[in-house]
Amino acid sequence: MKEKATSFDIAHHAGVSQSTVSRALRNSPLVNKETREKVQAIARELNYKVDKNASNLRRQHSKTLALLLFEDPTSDNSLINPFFLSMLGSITRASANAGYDLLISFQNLSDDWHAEYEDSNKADGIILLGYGDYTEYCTKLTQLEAQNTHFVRWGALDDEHPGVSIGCDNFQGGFDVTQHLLDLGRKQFAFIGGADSRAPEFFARYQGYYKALTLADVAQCAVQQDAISTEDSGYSATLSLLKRHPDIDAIVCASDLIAIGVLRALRDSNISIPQQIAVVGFDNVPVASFATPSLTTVKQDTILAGEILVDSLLRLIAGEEVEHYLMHVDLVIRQSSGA
Amino acid sequence: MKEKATSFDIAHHAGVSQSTVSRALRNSPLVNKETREKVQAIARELNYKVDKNASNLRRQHSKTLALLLFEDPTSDNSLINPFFLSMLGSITRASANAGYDLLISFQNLSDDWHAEYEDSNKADGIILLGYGDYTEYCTKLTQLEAQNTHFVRWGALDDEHPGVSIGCDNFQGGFDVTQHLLDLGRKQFAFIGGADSRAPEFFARYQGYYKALTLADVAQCAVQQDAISTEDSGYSATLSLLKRHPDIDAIVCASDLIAIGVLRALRDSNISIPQQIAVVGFDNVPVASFATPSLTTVKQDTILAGEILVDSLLRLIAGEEVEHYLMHVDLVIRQSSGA
DNA sequence: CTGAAAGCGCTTACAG
DNA sequence: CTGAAAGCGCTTACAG
Repeated sequence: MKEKATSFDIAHHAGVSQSTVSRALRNSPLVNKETREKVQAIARELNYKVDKNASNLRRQHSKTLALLLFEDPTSDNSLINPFFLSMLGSITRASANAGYDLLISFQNLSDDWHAEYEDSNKADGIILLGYGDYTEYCTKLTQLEAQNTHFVRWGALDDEHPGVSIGCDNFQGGFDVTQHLLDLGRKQFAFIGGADSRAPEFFARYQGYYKALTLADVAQCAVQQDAISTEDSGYSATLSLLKRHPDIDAIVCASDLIAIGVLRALRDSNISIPQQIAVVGFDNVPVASFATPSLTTVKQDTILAGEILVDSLLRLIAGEEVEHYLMHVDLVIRQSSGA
Repeated sequence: MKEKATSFDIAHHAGVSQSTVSRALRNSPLVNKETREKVQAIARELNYKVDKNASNLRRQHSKTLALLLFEDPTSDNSLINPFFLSMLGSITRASANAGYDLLISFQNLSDDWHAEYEDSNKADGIILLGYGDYTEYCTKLTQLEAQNTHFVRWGALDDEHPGVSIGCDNFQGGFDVTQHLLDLGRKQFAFIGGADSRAPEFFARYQGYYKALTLADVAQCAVQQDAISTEDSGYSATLSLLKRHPDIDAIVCASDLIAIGVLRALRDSNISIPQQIAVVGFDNVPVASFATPSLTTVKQDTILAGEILVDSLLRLIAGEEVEHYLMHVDLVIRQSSGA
């Protein structure tokens, strides 16, 4: 294995001091143009790259961001929530554009992640993505904040919780999609998905749903059925729901993954969609448009979300005050709502 | 901001030397059990984490792997090939299990990536994922090898090309899926996707396809239509194909993404699938089962693939000889082939 | 504009 | 089993 060149090697070849090499490579205005060019030429020739570890150690930062992904406890080993996956792309790109590397890691809520990254100087800040029991989550967030770790999270906005959050307008999305169904004449509503503070995003969607029903004066016969964000959970939730309430004509799902399971359960029960029961989801994941029937849902702008996440984190690292950010959502109308 | 504790702080608190702290934290058998436990307790209490930059600098490695993802030049900013995405999960997990961090980055084939990672000690090795013009790719691979960089790539196996490759049996997959169609009585075949050395994986699939047709003695009327791996490209390729060959009854696609476009084009042309034309894909991406009709395709085990990629890279880093690896594929029969 | 020197926080021979 | 010391490869005051 060829020895890696160091700045001393370059200095030697260029006939200057190592300090000058370092300056020249960083384009310091302090160094003479000719010297700088000579040094850079030699560096290129010797295939020299600044050693990140040394540079980071000296400068006390890592120019790296860590993306921590939490998974639903039930998802199998292979599956990542497609919604988060779509954010991954823009986060990666935004980090790169800002000159930061991106470390990615899947975590369990129970892991010791809250201390790992920034404390060991592996990353200058952390992006938190994922659902999970909010109560448990919250404790860790508090610790993170106590350690002065820089972090942003994707999730429900909540003034009480620690740190800064970027999230979409779950309430409005739940409201809009329910109103859409109401406008189409639906009356007997069911919401499938957790609707309590352990899952604040789902809860906000539920509250939007409930608000729309209340304004339309049909809230009294609305029902709710728990489910976590997987296809299987949506499937079995539907079966239970149908048993308890065979008369419903509209199902609002807390996520597309749930909705996909609902669609399958209804089909297996020989219930026509949307004629007998209309179904809507939330997230606009890629399969939503391929489902049969195609799924009416609420779209969150994942590209923008990734960019804002990175931008906010960078500003936090720079020491600025950063506010929560509420992202606008859009209704995507397809066949499953019967529009 | 609270000052971060260093090993000297721990040493001070524990009343031992800093060397001993370092040893104790790394569980060195050299240090007395009591001393070790005392040191570890204090470290925990002070929330001390070994500084990665210092440790890596000293040990001359980074304990991180870099995952470089190349994209099709035409894909828009948001979309990552879902096939690679599904490998991401297992690569991340496998790295973590081996105690390595994972850096991820999207690259253009034209970027200067071949020198960036290992040379700057950011990563101990590189995993290359993605399609792209093989000719251009190959040059970079040669440079990588010349620099003694540790890398593995996902792709076609080819003894001539530099480095070690892990790939699925594209030839067999192309053969199997074509044979499946042949068994169902199809006679007039078309292959949609690039079939030349710039895209060796597609080419191998094509060759498997062609071999099956040759054995069945129907190769003389088989056609091929270029397309890159996107839905849109599959769509327009189908339209051109139909114009040239209205008589075909089976389309073998080089990828699922292409197949999804083909399905849409046939539907828009009022051609029934699979009655008039049977369609098959390759990859078994998540939407394949949601397409209408659901797509018969070839499944590559992405979980295994990710594990083997990481394992091979780690062995390369450890200085072992590593062989290419050909992964087995499975036919997934759904509706689009008319079975 | 340039150089000599200190120091970032570790790990690990070396000596005891 | 433990400590004093060197050194990984940089960046950056400090002095000129």
